[in-house]
Amino acid sequence: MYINIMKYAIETFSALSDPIRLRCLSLLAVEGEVCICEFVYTLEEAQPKISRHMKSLKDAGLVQSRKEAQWMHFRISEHMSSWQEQAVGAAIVAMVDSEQSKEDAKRLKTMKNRPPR
Amino acid sequence: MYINIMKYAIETFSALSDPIRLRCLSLLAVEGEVCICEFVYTLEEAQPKISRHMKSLKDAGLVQSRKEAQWMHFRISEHMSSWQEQAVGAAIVAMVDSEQSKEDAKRLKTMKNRPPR
DNA sequence: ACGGAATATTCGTTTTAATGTATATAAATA
DNA sequence: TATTTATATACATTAAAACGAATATTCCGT
Repeated sequence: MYINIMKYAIETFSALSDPIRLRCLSLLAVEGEVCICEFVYTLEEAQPKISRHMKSLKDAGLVQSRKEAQWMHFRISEHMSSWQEQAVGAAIVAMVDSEQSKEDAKRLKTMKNRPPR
Repeated sequence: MYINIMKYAIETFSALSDPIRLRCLSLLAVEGEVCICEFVYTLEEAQPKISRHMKSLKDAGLVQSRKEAQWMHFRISEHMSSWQEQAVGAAIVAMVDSEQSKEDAKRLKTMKNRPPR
């Protein structure tokens, strides 16, 4: 964290440089907690694709995960450094104005058999 | 700007995902205004490389430039949207803690024949 | 133990970004 | 005008990221 902060910054901003990852983060900001199968349903993207993207968000420290039964639930990390919170906050604010994030939030609501919490 | 805000966000975060560009931004935050030849001297990188990186920062709207005589001077853009300022602010705060940005600021001070303002 | 659902990983391929080298342009100066 | 300095661009190559498809793993329910 304190060793080579620049590489860590690059990892953080790289994680924010992809449409799938921005949509997932934005959905997390609205929903609080979302699992892989809900992302797959909402974004209409292949499951391995979602899994990999969530992994890169997690590796960058932007989200945390919790396994419950067979589901992997994600939420925005509660342990980010202050500049990381600022970066993620910027991404979420940008996304709030986008049509895409409105559509995504709406579509998730139509999902049947959402996993229990 | 308002059409396809997500692509604009991606362009912004991509611009922040590179060591050369982070170092240049960080130097701009300290110095206010820096030209290509000063970046070349400070970072000890090839001139075409610096030029291209500054172009991508400019294309993303994160810096603005001003030509004076043969020199192209850059500064952090004064016309960013609020979330963009937040993102750039996060990058600069992250860089402040890095050894690299301290070294860079120090090295620029040793440059002879810096262009006039 | 077996089958099915949710998730993760591997592998080969494609796409995109970054790079070095060479060259072009532009402005100052001799 | 010729030369020098600063900067930009073009082109071919290399490196990195994202991808689809297949397969492995994990956990639940039967």
